[in-house]
Amino acid sequence: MDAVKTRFAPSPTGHLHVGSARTALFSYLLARRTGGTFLLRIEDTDRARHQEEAVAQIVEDLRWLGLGWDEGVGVGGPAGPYVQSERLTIYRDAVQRLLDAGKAYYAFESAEELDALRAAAEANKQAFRYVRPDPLPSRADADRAAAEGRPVVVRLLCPGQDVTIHDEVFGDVTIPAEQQDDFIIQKADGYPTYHLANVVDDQAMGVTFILRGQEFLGQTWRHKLLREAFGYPEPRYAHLPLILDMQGKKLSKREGSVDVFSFRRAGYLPEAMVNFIALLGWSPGTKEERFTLAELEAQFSVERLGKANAKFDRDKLLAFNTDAIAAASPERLLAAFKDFLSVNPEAPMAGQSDETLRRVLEVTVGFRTFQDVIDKAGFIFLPDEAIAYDEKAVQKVLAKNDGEGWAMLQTLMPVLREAEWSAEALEKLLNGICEQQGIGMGKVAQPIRVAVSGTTISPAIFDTLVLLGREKTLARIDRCLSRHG
RNA sequence: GGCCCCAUCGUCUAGUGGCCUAGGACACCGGGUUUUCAUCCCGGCAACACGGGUUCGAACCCCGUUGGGGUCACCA
Repeated sequence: MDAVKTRFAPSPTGHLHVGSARTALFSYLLARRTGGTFLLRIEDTDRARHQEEAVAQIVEDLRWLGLGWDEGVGVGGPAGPYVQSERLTIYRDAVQRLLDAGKAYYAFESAEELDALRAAAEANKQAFRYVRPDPLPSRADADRAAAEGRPVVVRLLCPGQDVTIHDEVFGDVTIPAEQQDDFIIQKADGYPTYHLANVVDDQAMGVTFILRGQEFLGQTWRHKLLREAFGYPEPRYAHLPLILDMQGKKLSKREGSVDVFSFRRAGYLPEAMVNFIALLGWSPGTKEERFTLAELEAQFSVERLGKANAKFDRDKLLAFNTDAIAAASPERLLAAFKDFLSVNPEAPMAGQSDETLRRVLEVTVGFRTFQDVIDKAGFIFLPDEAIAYDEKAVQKVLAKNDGEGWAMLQTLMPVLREAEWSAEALEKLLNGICEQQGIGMGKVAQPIRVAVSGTTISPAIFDTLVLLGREKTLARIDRCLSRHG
């Protein structure tokens, strides 16, 4: 395929949603695959919804995923600015051109009047369509309405013909003329609507291939009509099937944890996220399932995009993450873990040295997310007083069989006090005790585990003790023993 | 409700008329490794929504039904 120019154009309403992340990913991949360019534009034409931090959050999320852009916000380019609220005069000029050409006109209905018409249409079981006034209001009419305090908007004068969209995923889709009406292109506050700004910018910025969610497919007729009115050429379109939650509903922010930042905070690797998301609506056509970003850049193609909506299966994401962690080098893992801690500053091991962190990662091998590392080894870094004893663990491991666990701890105290403090030496020592008493390792390791962690979950016991240190180990066993009395 | 779109295991999907007694992955179930929790290894269960056509032959083509989703804003 020839080099294409794609774009990702989110509106700043918070962190990057996984659906948006996939749109960004595919747009990025298509640009890379064709040797084209990928640009980032911010569509902030809604003054009410605008969130100040959102742009920075989206940029951060894209960077975390590893999706760099060649042009746009933060990096500049020939068609800037790349934030729509800074391009208002461009849109106003564009609207004026349409007005001058008689392809758009003013309208003054209030929101209440429109709502009433909509309600009436619905009561009548009919779809609401704006009825074009005849004759069309003049500029003087608009000025008068404005003077009376009425809202003045601009609507596009639609030709009233069926419009067919050529979509690379869904094929030709025709929207009947009866379904169209003269939609608003400039709001009463002077801001352009999404449709107007989007079309004007895609043209101004040279975008040749538009990838976006399927929810826009039924509205693309507006963009095509706008382009015809301006005399713009048509770009190529590829609408992506939607990502639904496991209940089959559209993934919404309200249900929580569906933005990439929440997965970052939960201890997922960006490479796993990218790999998993890439397979939602796209398939390489082979049995291969694990891909790096670079491999995706080499293999992605719009021909292999599917049409059916996909459900977002967290279990599968978890499996991808497990594999990505297993495949990561120690250095990569350390860097990712530190990134995780940077967004989880309250974590017990936040602030520990690289050496310690590396060690923690080693002894917790098998973890599926970085949160698992905290769940499994976080107690080591807690103050001794913060260790809470799980009643069931205490019962099962210490109290059962006439308190044989407690007895074991009593036996162990003096031994550990004199022990050489290394994993090898400790292992040898405890193995000796097992042989001597003719018992299994569980009988000695478990009581120690519960005493030091409060639970039956920890890294291998020798590693745990070494990381904890002799002093804390003895203090915790002592504390556990004294609680028993 | 009008319009648009979609339809293979519970989930993501492979499959473009014969290579399909439908393949892979996740989940699930069973077993194994293990000082805990995990990881890991082995095995198993499991789908072409339904009904009509077309064809020598249909998961693949056509029509209908059903089901699901999207969209009908001065939000994007």
